[in-house]
Amino acid sequence: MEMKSVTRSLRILEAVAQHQPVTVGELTKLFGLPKSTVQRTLVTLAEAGWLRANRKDTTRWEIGARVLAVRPAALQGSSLFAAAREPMIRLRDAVNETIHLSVPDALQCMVVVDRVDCDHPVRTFHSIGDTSPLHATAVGRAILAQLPKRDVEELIAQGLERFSDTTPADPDELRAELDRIRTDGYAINRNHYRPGVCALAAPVLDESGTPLAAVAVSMPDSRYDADRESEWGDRVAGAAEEISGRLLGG
Amino acid sequence: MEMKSVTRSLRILEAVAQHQPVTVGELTKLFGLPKSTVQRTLVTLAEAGWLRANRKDTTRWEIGARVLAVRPAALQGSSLFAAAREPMIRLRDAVNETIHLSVPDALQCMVVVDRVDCDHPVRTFHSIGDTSPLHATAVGRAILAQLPKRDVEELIAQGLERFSDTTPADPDELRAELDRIRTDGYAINRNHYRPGVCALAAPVLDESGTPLAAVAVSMPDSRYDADRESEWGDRVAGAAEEISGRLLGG
DNA sequence: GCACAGCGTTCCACAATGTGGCACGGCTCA
DNA sequence: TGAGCCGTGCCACATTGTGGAACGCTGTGC
Repeated sequence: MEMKSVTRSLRILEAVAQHQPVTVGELTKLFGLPKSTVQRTLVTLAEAGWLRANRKDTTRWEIGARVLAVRPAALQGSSLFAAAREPMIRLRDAVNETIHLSVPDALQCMVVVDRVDCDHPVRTFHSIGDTSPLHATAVGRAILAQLPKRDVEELIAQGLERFSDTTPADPDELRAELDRIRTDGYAINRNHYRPGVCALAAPVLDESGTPLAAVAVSMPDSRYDADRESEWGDRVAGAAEEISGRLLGG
Repeated sequence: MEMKSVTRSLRILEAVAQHQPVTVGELTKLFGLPKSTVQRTLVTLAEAGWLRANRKDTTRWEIGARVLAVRPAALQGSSLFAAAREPMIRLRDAVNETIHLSVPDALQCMVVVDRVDCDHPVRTFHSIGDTSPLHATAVGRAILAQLPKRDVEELIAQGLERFSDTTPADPDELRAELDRIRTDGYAINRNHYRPGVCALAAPVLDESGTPLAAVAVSMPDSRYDADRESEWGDRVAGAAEEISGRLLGG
């Protein structure tokens, strides 16, 4: 819309976060922008404290600690990452599949904020910062199941896009599935969003029961084992509860 | 020293983080900028996903989840949190005071990245993201004591601001204190920065001896017991060493 | 040992971009 | 009902950011 330089600077900031420590040249290739433009942007971001030169290789840029002061209100003062890290690792060790942590962004989408990889040669991949729709993924529905009905109906009214044959795009189907999630404690995604990608997810709650985030075990459809669904679902729910507990008690 | 719009946008982003949820009017007063300029900036930041309208009061703005995807390299994918968490909790249990973990930001300041609270009704408080000067705090000096002399002299050359009567603002005093820290293994802060706040801190080192972070026990001056200083100092140093060890071993 | 290629950095004339004063419309409170 | 805010939209202007080109450094291969 406007403020091209600002939009571009934020894109560059995100790219640095993903590829840090990164050089000017790598970024120019990534964006196809003139070197001088990228360079100027990096220096500006660095002066503002959001970036800094790597101490060992000063031609490489990385994210500065300043960004830690900027966090969503729901998480301010809390340590979601710290609380989630160990339970996520233990969950990965138990199931040997990719684990990820996602937070809802204004009921618009889910954003992947952390990830623990497994060692399968074939595995699902989620980049930090990736977004996905609330109704079509396990993490999204894990959140939805904990929200007031009013919010869910608002989302339904906006229309439920269909991404695959199995996406729960019918309002009643979605409502029924949210009931099941509340009963069983975990959400399921079988190729609902991206073909070939399945997941089991459960919500992390704050002290008032508001869902802050969701943890998921994600795997290729080829490894999805219906017989272990409830066992793994319980494991995910257990990890999510542990994270919730750590956020409260410490 | 260019890209005024970018610099200003980041300032506004930080202000939103501090005051969220906040209105356009409040921000215009804060910065003394024209309404339309602030408004345009907010819309641009929101379109990029960094801000969003508050769900309950859509005239108020707050930080979006996107920012969580942007983290310093020292924390990204690394196990610093995971390695630090349990030793920090054990340290808290041993001394029943607030424990915090801080990382240095480009030799400019220390930033609090994690915290474990105690249950005293009166206790010190550190928000995640809070910054403090290197020379005036225990965590800062714990880091400084492990850095090459060159870096320390560079900092001294920049001038040592005095925050209280006891701030070690004299270069020789600081150098002597860094020597003591290397000998004893822990740094001490007695009202050097914020009046009434004392702390004992020790550095977390990587395999090359570079200081990555510092752990601190922080307490009100009223509970600072000089007789237990060396005992607690050793405990903090022990916790820091344990974290360093976990980072190496896995 | 020299020439070249690739890199980060600097410069500057140009015009695209962001600016901010102003005005509109909705809301709240007196 | 009217005054005082507040968020929003508009537009002519000139400040601001742009990006091509050139510089200097480093490492490599002939």
